[in-house]
Amino acid sequence: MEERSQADRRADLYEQLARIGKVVVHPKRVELLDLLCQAERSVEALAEAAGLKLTTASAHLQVMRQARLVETRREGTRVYYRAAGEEVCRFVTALGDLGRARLAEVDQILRAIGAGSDSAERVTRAELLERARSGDVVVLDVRPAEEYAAGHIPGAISLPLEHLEARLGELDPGLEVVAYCRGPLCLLAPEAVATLRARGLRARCLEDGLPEWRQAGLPVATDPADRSGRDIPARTPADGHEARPDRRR
Amino acid sequence: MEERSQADRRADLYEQLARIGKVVVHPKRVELLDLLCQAERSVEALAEAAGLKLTTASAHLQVMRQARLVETRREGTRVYYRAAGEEVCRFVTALGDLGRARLAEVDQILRAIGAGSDSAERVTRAELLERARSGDVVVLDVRPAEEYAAGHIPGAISLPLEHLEARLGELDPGLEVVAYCRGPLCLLAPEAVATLRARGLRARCLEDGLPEWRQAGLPVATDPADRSGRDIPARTPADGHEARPDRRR
DNA sequence: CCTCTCTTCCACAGATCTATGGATAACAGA
DNA sequence: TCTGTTATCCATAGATCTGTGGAAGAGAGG
Repeated sequence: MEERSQADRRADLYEQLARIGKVVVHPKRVELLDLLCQAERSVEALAEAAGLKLTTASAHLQVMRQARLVETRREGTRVYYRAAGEEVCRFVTALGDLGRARLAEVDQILRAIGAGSDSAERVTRAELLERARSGDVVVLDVRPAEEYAAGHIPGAISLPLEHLEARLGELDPGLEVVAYCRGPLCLLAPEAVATLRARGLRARCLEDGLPEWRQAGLPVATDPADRSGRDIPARTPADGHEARPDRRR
Repeated sequence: MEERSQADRRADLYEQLARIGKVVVHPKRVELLDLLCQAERSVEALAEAAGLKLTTASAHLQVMRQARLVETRREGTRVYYRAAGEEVCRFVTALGDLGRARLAEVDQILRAIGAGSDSAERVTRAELLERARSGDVVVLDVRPAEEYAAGHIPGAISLPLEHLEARLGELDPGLEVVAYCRGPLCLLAPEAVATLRARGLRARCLEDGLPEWRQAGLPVATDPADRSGRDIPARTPADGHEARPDRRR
């Protein structure tokens, strides 16, 4: 009995973990989760963004909710979903990292669009902090405006990729541009950089995206009014990766 | 065409990540992966450890291999499986962390067996390093011997839980015991500590287990002969969590 | 109370996954 | 070559998951 009950509990544990696995077994759910790590969204917006019918998206979201990976907030007739905590984003990040590390296919896809592991081209977080402080760089957030509003690098300018061409004139051609987006699997920043370079501007991508920036313990601004300032704090809590807070609790 | 191909690639990306998700959607596969993060094993051993029939275990392992999360090595008529790289263990760790953080059920199960989040009881890695260096503590690896052989904390003594009672006499009653096992979801160390305390010994669990120790960038010994030494290096590469090497590459 | 919008629930058909026993393949040793 | 061991492959039946359209909730605003 003792022994058996022990084995049962162990089985239960893995059963619970598989509840989480169930969420990421479907590509669209991974996509939804990735989106929710950027900003909360209504069901309709999520369905639209992931290319799903409303009822299908809702069903997927229910699965994610049962696994407690997302939470909801009601506003009038609309329901907003959000990632249920930092651990969720961390998990999604780990999944993406694992994919890039182990699945050659992932790297191929990324390479095919110029976002490949030519990471020599990428700016590190530490370097960005350094240069942003001295003011000789423009930090560009090329994600959709809602995501910028939900959290962005302090001092970054919001310029969604879709408006980039139209608003090129707003950029100081004398400064190098550092663009960032959702993360290493996101295509927005690489594409923006390609566009900028084609126009003769100096531009590079930031390594990773906002979630990793946040997970590194670096400051994140949420004031949607702040769109042009240069307010990276004079001294940051720490200097880059090492700043990551203790993983547990 | 441009636009469409872009969306296709994005879908492909998530499709690839879902390949990984497919592995952790089945409780037994999570269990197998967890085991493989401790040490390589033959199919037979894995089936035995997870309580599966051979053919079923083999089928699960094929799924894991297709997702590139495990690799094999042949030795005569036997095939040994192992986790395909550190990122895999990191992912499993992230999954476990997420489970503990978001699923109340996980914490309940852990609490029911005394392994709950009474982490006040646990010894941190930094503290262990400190005290091991000054020699006033016995580090006990209570996992099966194969796992100890595949990698353990330098200076730790291998004393699998199943032999604990029989070999209690080998422990110096004057020193406090710090026991560790596979990780925060593993029951071995908490049980060992309970047993030791029942015998009047001072004993505590290490926070987390060997995978986390390794992921923190701390030294891991693999020499199976080293079973009683006290050879934690005088100075470690760094001091605990911060030592974690850069997450990517 | 009625209507409109956004979301969830429900039922069902098609697809996918899982466990299992039996057959097959790879290898070691006589 | 023959035998025994270990692992993989295969076919199948039962279970689970997905996408879908239609119906039902839940608020907001007349």
